[in-house]
Amino acid sequence: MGTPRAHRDGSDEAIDGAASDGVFDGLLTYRMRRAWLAVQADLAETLKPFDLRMITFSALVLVEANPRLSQASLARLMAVERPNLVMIVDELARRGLIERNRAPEDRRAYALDVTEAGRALCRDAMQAVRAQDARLFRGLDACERRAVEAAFATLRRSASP
Amino acid sequence: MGTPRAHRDGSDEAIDGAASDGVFDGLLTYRMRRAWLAVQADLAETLKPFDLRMITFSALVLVEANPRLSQASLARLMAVERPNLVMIVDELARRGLIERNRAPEDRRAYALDVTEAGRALCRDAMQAVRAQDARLFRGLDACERRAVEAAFATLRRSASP
DNA sequence: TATTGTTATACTCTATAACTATA
DNA sequence: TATAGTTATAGAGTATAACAATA
Repeated sequence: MGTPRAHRDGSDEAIDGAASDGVFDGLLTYRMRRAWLAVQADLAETLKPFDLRMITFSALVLVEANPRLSQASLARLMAVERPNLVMIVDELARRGLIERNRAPEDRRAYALDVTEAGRALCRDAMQAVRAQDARLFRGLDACERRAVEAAFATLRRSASP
Repeated sequence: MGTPRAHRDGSDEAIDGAASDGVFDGLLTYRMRRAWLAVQADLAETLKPFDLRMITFSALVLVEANPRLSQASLARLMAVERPNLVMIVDELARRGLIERNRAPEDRRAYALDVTEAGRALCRDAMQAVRAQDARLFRGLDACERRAVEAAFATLRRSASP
């Protein structure tokens, strides 16, 4: 629990995962990091049966929600660079989950659309993610949940100003 | 705000950062991700003046707190693989912040120790990180802070079981 | 046989420069 | 000239296999 100082010569039997936090005690940043790593791993596990990663899931959901979206728009929505989106869209298109249609009014751009298979997978995966989200945060009562939501919103705004 | 459905052909002037959350509304996982990305960027910025990354800062703090630590023990504490720690320790040693001393009782292992320069940098960087942490979470009152701490602890336990 | 530190390697994620074809 | 999609590339971060020295 406490800071594991002055243990003898490099052996670490007395230093387990919990004890290693000692030196970072009081830093909510580090507690948040640990919590996020666990949540992230859990989300990846939830998406694995659908053969989706976080980033392909996000892309699929956004294309489903925004018919005839261009890749550049999708990149802006996902806050990723356009080149990194190419392989993501490639993968979803190759699996028949979305289609790269040409935009008639701008022959440079694609108009991305979800297929029926994509819509079905999107629905099922989203349902699993929502269930997992509810499971993760079910330990919080209404007051705690409000506090956490407020904290997330505040952090997003107050960090990196 | 709401889900930006059925906008016309791929243009996204109406879809800014806030609107893009619409489809993920209700998912605390996604709100947490956004918040963590902001906090992470902020921490990196805080450490930049000290020429430290999150991972080198963590290593330095843990070596300072655990004299004569072996690299294998440090790797276990940081939950990174041993090979990935070599270059991290290389960097800290090259900068004269820690020393690779030989462990007399096990000639395979190093006994890592922080130097005076390392201790000073560790102190200054930790002070900056604590100040930044306080700034980030200053919006929370005592009750909210307790709720957030409890939530982080719960998430870390309940995720990936 | 197991462990420490190390090298080599690979895979993911992300970021930038530059090309093409359109606008 | 500016933008959309693409290619190539480079940098982090992280993971495994295998080796020499030592236990």
